[in-house]
Amino acid sequence: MPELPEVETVRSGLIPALQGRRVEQVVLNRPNLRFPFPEGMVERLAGHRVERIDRRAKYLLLRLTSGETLLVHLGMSGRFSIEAAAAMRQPGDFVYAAPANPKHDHVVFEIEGGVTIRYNDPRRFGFMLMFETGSEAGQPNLAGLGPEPNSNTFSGPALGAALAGKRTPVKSALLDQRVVAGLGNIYVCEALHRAGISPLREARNIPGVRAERLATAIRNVIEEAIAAGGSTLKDFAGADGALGYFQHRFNVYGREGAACPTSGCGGAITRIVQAGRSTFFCPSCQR
DNA sequence: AGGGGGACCTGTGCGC
DNA sequence: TGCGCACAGGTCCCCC
Repeated sequence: MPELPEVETVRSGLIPALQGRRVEQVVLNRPNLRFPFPEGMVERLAGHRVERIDRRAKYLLLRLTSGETLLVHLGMSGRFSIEAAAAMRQPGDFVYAAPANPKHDHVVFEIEGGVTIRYNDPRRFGFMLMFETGSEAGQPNLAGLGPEPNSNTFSGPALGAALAGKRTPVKSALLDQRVVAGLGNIYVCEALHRAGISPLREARNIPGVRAERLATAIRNVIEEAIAAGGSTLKDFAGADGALGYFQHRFNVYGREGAACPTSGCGGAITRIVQAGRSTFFCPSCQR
C-alpha cells in the first residue's frame, strides 16, 4: 500500500485515537508477519501510553511512556482501522470505511477510552519491531536512510551527490531508501515525469540542473500527495477511514497508453519493467 | 561493491 | 462459470 504520503496519512489518522492514551491490551492473532513479533511484545505494550507518533521514511514510530518505541512498517498491504465506542462517536464520523477481511486482522490494540485499532495485512509483508527510544542510530532499519524529501537536508546538490557514480538507472536509484527516504514505485514514476527525466537514464548522469529539477519534482509531488491524503489504490484508506485522492492527479502511474499530459508533448505513456517492477513514463518528453 | 533476480504472501482482474 | 496467469504501493537475501 504505502509510500511516504500514505504512511504520513496513516500517522495523522492514528494521532487522535492513540496519542496520549494508554494501551490496555494487545492481541496477536498469529506469531509473525514478515518477521516474528518482538519478544514479549504484548507485555511491553500493555499498560503504557503512546506519547507521540513519529514517521521516518515509510516507518511509523510509536513512542511509549515505557521508554520503548514500536516501529511499524506496512509492507505492501498493511492498514490500520479505528473503531471507537459508540459513546465516543460524533454524528458523521467516518469510523470504519471499508471493512477489511477480518481473517487478516493480525494485531488488535485495545486503547483507553473504548477505541479498538486493528492492523490488517493480507500479504504480511509488513512488520513490527521494538527498541529503546533513542537507539535509532543502531537500528538497521533506520540507520542509513537518506533524507526526508520534504526536509531541508534534501536538495539538488545533495541528490546529485547521492546519485553520483551510480550506473544503475535513475528509476532504480530513487527506490533505494539510502538515496532519498520514502519514495516508492508511484512517486518515483511521477517525479521523473515532472522533471522530464527518463527512468532509463543512468543515475550518474543526472548532474547539476537536472538534479535540481528532480529534487524539486520529488519534493513537490510528495508534499502535494500528503496534502491530498495520499493515494487510494484498491482499498487503501487512512486510519480514520478517509480516502486519499492523489491518484486522480497521477500523470503516468497506471496510465499506459494514455496521452502524455505535458502540454504540447503529444507522446503516449508507456510501461516498461525495470528491476522487476513496472515503470510508467513518456518517452517523448522524458529524456 | 553494486546491481539484478528471486523470494516472501494473498488477492484481484483479465483472457481464454 | 472456471482456471491459470500476470500483476500489485516493499524490502531482504543471494549470487554474479
